[in-house]
Amino acid sequence: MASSTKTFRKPQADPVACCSPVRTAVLDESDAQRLAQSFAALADPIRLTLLSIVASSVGEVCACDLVEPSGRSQPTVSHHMKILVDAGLVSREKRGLWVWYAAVPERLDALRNALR
Amino acid sequence: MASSTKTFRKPQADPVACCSPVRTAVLDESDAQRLAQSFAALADPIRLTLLSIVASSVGEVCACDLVEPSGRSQPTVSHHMKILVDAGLVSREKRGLWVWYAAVPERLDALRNALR
DNA sequence: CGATTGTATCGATGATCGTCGATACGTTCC
DNA sequence: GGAACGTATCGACGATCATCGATACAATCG
Repeated sequence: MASSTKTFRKPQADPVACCSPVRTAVLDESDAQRLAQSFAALADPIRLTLLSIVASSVGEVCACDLVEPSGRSQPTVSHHMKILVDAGLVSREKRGLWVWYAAVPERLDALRNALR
Repeated sequence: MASSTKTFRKPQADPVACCSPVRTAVLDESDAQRLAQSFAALADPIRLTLLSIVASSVGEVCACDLVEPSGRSQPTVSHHMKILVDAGLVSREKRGLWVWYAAVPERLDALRNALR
């Protein structure tokens, strides 16, 4: 992959890195759209708290263990977790009666890379 | 659960890094608040476009050169730039009749660090 | 001084968001 | 089968947001 000398050229994103880094190229409309949607998932204190609970734990976290520390109702927590899952930041797996969440570190890395 | 308090400990943030990394500790309320506010500044495609224009340029960028490429009205651009400035992502300097913006790379680094 | 010009603020409007109670859905157990 | 339980969806509400036209502000120039 050759790097261009043109400052405003855009190296196309690979699957894991969602968009070209903000500092190296002017985003086109679709990239800006996708990136904004990802950051919007992080733009709420409750979601950041939920994400940090999941991401800082060793393995998975049960949905039932998120309601009390977040201080929100069960529907609200479910709503926010869906946003995190849709953003690809958290994975969801239902086993029996419970739902288990886990962080997706590659996705966080991708967002970090977009801030380069 | 709720046995090890060590995993949930929070290394206090230094001035440049606004908050403790998401993956290593559960955020407290004020940290989550501050972080969410910063990410909210990035949660809009127009702001991301404006930021990328400023950040990918060599020096400063005149406000007058942001209206046309963003496709928004002058008041709207001024509004979004204020949000970026308030978030610390962009610096603002008025010289004569014009306003000049520049990226604040340390602030972008701080946000990247928060996604660790 | 007044005219001009670049930027910020104001006010209004339509859209999106966070929140929760009620309730539907799906699974387990008896 | 039916009861119990964990989770997701629905509907509604108030709050916040993005947008733009009109206008105020500030600096330059003649």
